[in-house]
Amino acid sequence: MVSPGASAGSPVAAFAALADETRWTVLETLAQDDGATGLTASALADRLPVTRQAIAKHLAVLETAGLVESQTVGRERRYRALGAALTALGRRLERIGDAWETRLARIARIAETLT
Amino acid sequence: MVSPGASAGSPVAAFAALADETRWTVLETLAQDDGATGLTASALADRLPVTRQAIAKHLAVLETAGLVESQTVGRERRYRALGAALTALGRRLERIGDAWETRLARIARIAETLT
DNA sequence: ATCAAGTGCAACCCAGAGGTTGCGCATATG
DNA sequence: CATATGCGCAACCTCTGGGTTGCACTTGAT
Repeated sequence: MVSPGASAGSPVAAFAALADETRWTVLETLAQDDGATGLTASALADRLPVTRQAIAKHLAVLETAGLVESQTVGRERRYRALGAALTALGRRLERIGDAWETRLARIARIAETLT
Repeated sequence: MVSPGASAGSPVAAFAALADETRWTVLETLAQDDGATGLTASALADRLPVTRQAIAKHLAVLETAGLVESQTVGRERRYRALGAALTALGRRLERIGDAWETRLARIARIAETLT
């Protein structure tokens, strides 16, 4: 069950995936989809001002990063946003930041006792 | 006090800043610095396999994203990693992911009652 | 059987990012 | 004063990323 993606390994790929405005628009459009069955690349291309092929590339990046899931239904491929992956990545960032802070605080405390 | 950066506005810039391996190395090197006074670009360039100018560019990106702080001391400029910014960004991601999940769960619940 | 819709793959274009070298300027230090 | 250290700016190179167009393939609809 330890699927590779945003929740494992180096998260740099996930950050790269999140570092593009269009990709965020895609993600948010997917997240706000009422169908719960997902949207196809063509459907997304209808709502966004970019080509279907561009959307397809973005979806590929997002899927590689583990931020999106796809399911093939007949001739079409439906994509769904994975909020859990985002949450996991966020928690990870949080922990790293906390670690840095506590380390800094510890050093500051030591420096104070030396004074 | 509402300084722009990772904790305000669009976080895309912060993700772009975190989407590079070298930049992570810089951040981690800064975070593991024992001085608590920060490191200069030259000091970082000594420990990393890239030029000082490259480091300087990375530091500029990180500072713009609000992930790093700089302090000029005489002729040198010391940089410190801001763990709090990382933590804030992480929390933000977490909340977005949670929102997507709850929305999806709600839709699933509605679909179930319709069955 | 024909036609439309949806996809995938490939080539191509162009702007921007990461990196380098080279220079000039400011600031400690002998 | 002379010298070494640290920095900033600018030019340049190369490669990747976002985007497009074009075409061929599958699958559902008529």
